[in-house]
Amino acid sequence: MAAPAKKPRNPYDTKRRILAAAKVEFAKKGLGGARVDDIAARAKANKRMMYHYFGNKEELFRQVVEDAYGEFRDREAALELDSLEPVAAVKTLIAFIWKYFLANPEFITLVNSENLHKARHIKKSQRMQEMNRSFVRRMQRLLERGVKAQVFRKGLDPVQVNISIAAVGYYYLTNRFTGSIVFERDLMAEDALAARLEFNTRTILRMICTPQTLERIDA
Amino acid sequence: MAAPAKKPRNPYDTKRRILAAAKVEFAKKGLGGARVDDIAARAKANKRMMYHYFGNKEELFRQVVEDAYGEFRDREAALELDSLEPVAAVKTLIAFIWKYFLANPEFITLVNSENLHKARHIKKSQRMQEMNRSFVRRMQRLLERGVKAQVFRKGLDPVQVNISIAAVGYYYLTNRFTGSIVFERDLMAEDALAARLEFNTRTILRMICTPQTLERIDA
Amino acid sequence: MAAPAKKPRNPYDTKRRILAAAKVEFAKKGLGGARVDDIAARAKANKRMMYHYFGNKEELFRQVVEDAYGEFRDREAALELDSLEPVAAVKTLIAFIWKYFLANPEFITLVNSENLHKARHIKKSQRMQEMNRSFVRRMQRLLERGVKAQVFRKGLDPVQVNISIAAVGYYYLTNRFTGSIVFERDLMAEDALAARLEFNTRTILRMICTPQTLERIDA
Amino acid sequence: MAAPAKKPRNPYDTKRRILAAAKVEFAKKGLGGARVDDIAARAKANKRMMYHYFGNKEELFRQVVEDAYGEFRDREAALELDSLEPVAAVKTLIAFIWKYFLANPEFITLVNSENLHKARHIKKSQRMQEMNRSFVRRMQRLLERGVKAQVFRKGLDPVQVNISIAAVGYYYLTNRFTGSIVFERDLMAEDALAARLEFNTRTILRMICTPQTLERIDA
DNA sequence: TATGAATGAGTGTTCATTCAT
DNA sequence: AATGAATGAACACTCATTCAT
Repeated sequence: MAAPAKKPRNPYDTKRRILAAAKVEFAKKGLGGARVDDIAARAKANKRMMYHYFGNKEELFRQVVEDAYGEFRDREAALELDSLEPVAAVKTLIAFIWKYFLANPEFITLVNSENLHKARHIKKSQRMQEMNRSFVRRMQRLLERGVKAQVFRKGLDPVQVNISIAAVGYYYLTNRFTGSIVFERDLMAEDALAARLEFNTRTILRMICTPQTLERIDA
Repeated sequence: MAAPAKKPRNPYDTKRRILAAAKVEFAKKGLGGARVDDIAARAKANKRMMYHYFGNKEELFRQVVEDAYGEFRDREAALELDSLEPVAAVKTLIAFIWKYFLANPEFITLVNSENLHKARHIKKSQRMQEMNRSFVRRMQRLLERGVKAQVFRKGLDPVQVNISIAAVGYYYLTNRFTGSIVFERDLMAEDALAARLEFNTRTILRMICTPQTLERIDA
Repeated sequence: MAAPAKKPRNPYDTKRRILAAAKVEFAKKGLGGARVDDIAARAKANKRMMYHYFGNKEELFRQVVEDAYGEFRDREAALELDSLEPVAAVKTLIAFIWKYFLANPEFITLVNSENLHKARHIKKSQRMQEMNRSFVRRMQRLLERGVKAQVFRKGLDPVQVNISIAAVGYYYLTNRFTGSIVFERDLMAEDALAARLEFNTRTILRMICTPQTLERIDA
Repeated sequence: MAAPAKKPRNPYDTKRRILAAAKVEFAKKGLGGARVDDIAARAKANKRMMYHYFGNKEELFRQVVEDAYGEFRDREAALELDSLEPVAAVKTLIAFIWKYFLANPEFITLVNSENLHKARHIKKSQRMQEMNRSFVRRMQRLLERGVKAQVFRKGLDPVQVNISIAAVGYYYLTNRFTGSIVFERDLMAEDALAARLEFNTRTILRMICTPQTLERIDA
């Protein structure tokens, strides 16, 4: 009997595959609903490997959530908003977040799951802290630049603005299933999505721009 | 043999207790995470009674979700927004939703859970349909009244407005745990909550009111 | 299709069967080596029932150990040593313990297991305390009677005597497997067992009786 | 690529470390309870090395048990009882065994474990046979010398004497945990240990010495 | 000699659900 | 209406052992 083709050993890849599979499963079923067996199967890895690399299910979940935040923040940092003029920068950010949520629905579900568990997995993560600090500072700088350029209102709290930008997109998407029933409308249709981005952009700009700026840009 | 002293039988009350217990457990742990045993224990009822009244866990979940929506819509209807002038009505609605979410955090978690399951439990519910239709129509009437009174902009989609009003509160609250970590700030502190309601009210009013109205009401 | 014959429900019996099966398995394999599945199979019960009645494996083990001690103490109490004259009482006790160990080898293995675990299962058991106190008191009364009758030496510590009576039998039997190899002799052969009881009886009597008594009874 | 700094290779030491670690783990948890991983970790060796040197867990256990017996017998041989007068020799032996058990509690636990498994690991060991034969012969010579010197009784079975000497110490120590509970006394307190050795010495001497000898040595 | 990766068969435990009374 | 007993399928996790380098 011929020896069966063996998978080449590649520890780094195995770990990566498990993480990717876990992301999908946790996103689909939540922490409690996801099955370790299913994660292993999807990763084409032995279940035992999960324990080898991550210790247990919750640690794997923590890693997945942390990585999800990490990627989101990295992509956002790559926008280099500092090099755009303030209004354009805000528009870019709104569109980026919206599109990121759309393209990565797991991110939303993972965040929901982590909140169901009162954020206990990431609570003590230093990596989270570092990532988020630079992210908050970016928004702060942006608002300050806008005020200096007399396009943004004074006294805006960058945290509130940040939350609102995410909120108007996040809520729409995370609740797309109940929303489609409540409003008897396919919220995920292409034109519906475009209309929502348009609406959200206006909502945020009207909140943060001075009346003069709004007039000029016709928002 | 003498019969042992039994608890008084009260079928309606047992059912109600099971529903209340299920709401708490589903909200805390999600559909998959909640335990039938825990629900029965919390309801001080026998597990078998759950099956008697609801058939199975998922049906119980459906009932809980439907009831949660029902109560929300009922309370909202009770606001009688039609009898308020448009700007006041919107402010009232924003505050009501915010306070309802705050006072009934289970509602948010239940909706999240139902969306994790792609709304399959309420998909075919007629009761849901009826509740929501009148709710959407209310917003429509409100916007029309505002336009006619020249305080609201023309052409606003009531669905988008509705979603945004919920979004800016819902997102803040559902993500309060990760949010408190990301922003290194206690998002649930009393002044933080007041500031958020203030911010949300401004955000929505600036979106829907005409510039003149905004000037007048100093928003 | 005819309905299969169902086992009659008998909760008390189920519990008893599980306990009996657990005793056998724990005795054969120890706490760590025994398998919950095997216990359930031997009890012809569902594995779930073990958890229903005992909570977990360790609690089941505790119960088994406690019951084993309980039965041993009960049987010993039934000897009614108080109604025998001292020397006869001691002989009876030595023979009883020896025969009990021989007939109930699980008892020895269970005690060994519990000691491997530093007696943590029975440490807080009140039942254990009660059982053992009356047992120690019995030996005390016996020695006192012997001293008064001038057949036993003065100043003997009942605890030491007790331990030694058990020791000379217990060690021989618990180490019968290695012993048979070490001494290249079948320690469990019928005449070997008789010889050992004889030897043990002499050992204890020579320890506790006065020289005069020993002369009289030719020990 | 430069080879990373490696630990110095020392095959003999690795093997020794594994054996020492295994002794500790097997003694603490028994054969079934001990973990190959834990043994490797304690030995600061790779798990694979265990398989390299010992083949499998049971073989390692066998080696550990054999070594434990070997060391015990070696130390006992080193007492050179032949050069002491009989009564002193017996006293020396009793004290030695007691102190050895006290100083090497793993020995007791290992022997218990091996007996739980019906001595199957050492059954066919030639080394065991050789060790034990000379040990039994030593006791035989001792008793014979005592009889010739008219200090020991005639007709004593050296095997029974041997077993009893071990028994009165072994039982006390192996059951020290349950014993401390049963007798509500700290059996391991320093004075308790001294009292037990004293009691055991008397027990054995009274068994094997002639009445005249006993009178002379006041036992 | 030495090591980390990989695995299949278990291991105690839990679950939603049904049965018998 | 109400309850405790009973179950099979799954669950997260562990184990001794082997593979590839």
